[in-house]
Amino acid sequence: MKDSPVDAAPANDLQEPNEAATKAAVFCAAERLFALHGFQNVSVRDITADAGVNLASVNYHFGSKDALLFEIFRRRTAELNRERARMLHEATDRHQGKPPVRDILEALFAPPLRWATPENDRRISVQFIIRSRSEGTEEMREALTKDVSHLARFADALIAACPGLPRETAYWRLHFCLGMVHNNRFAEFDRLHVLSDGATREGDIEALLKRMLDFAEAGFLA
Amino acid sequence: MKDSPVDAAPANDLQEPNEAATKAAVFCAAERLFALHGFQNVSVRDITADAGVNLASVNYHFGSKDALLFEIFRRRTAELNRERARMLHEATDRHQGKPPVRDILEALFAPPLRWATPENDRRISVQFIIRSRSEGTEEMREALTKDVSHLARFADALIAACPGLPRETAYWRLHFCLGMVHNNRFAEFDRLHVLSDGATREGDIEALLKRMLDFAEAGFLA
DNA sequence: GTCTATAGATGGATAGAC
DNA sequence: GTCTATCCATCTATAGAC
Repeated sequence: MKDSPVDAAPANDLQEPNEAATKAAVFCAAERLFALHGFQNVSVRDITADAGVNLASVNYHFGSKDALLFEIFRRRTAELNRERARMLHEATDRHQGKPPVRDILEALFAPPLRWATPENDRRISVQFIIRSRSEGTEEMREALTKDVSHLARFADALIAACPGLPRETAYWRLHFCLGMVHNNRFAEFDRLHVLSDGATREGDIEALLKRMLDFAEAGFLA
Repeated sequence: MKDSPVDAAPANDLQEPNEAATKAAVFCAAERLFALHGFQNVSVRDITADAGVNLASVNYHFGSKDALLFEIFRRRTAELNRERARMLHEATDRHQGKPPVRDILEALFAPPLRWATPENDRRISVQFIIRSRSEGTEEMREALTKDVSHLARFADALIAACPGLPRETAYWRLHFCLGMVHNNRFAEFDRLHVLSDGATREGDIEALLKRMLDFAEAGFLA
């Protein structure tokens, strides 16, 4: 967009050797812009301009635009999965190896919701992850489809917590719960806000978590 | 858009006058390719090649790529909303103006699910609509956010069906139900299939509808 | 390591023949 | 109305100066 071809730079006598800072700036700018505007709608130029670094930085530090986005994706999903696994582990310990449905669902819901707290830096990461589910590259979608080991632990826990429930039904209900989580996008919140004429405030994350747990727990025990 | 009345009718001896067929072919090819591969990943060249028409057809018949996709979006969402409204109306008639939660939710869930029946032509339309929620143009998203009149009727019906429930809670639970619907994408079905080791078959739509209703009804009445 | 300049590829749109 | 050929904008990636 902006081009200042003529007088580029005065004598660049003191260079900024801060490689890590440049890489981090690119990483954060890319995550934010992609989360806000979509993967295909953000160019490498947009990212480097926003980060205040030169155009070649993306390729130098990450190899390519796709590789950059895949690295963001891998890091964020790994963090999310780790936090969910930790909470599930704690719930298992609290209940002698057999946590109830509500505690399992809390381990599934709470991490992405707590990240979404208004003042939280990771708020944007949640939107990035949700977006990559539908807009990601083939590589991302393949990783999502194949790496279900993390979800399998939740499925196993839910099946154990619902002895009378057919396995198949438990899987479907887990699928429904994930749908509830993935629908927490900015655009959907906005739409709900319009529909309810302002009665729904997504800023109160703990209240939203309780609402989701009430709904999903009842659905699971139906 | 259409104006060719004036300089009418040179001898149309050799030409293919099948305007409607060309336009329909473009429409269907675009809908299918976008539903399968995403909006930004499909070029006008892909669409016209798939439809077997020439490259200029899209601009001639629809004005632009964006206008074409917006027209698909408008037609399909209108059809879906009409079908949902009809079912809600029928449920209201059946129950003297006060349909129960399950019947309201069935009017919300059944149309997109029945479209998704394997042999149904509209199967692809559902995927298109779901995708346009997150990948659509600014114009589409604005239309989605602002046109909530169709959803308002569902919200009103649900509020009436749950006298003790705070309005705010009803709106949130409707939001959760919509999340369940929007999660019915091919990629998510595939993931669930892997997770459950083949135990979940999304082909049986009526069974899936019953599962969704069981879950959502219990959640709504919690 | 950082930056500029540019190569190389692609895609949306359109002019003009028929 | 249909089609080909082409224009022009934009993007990713990279070569090479410093």
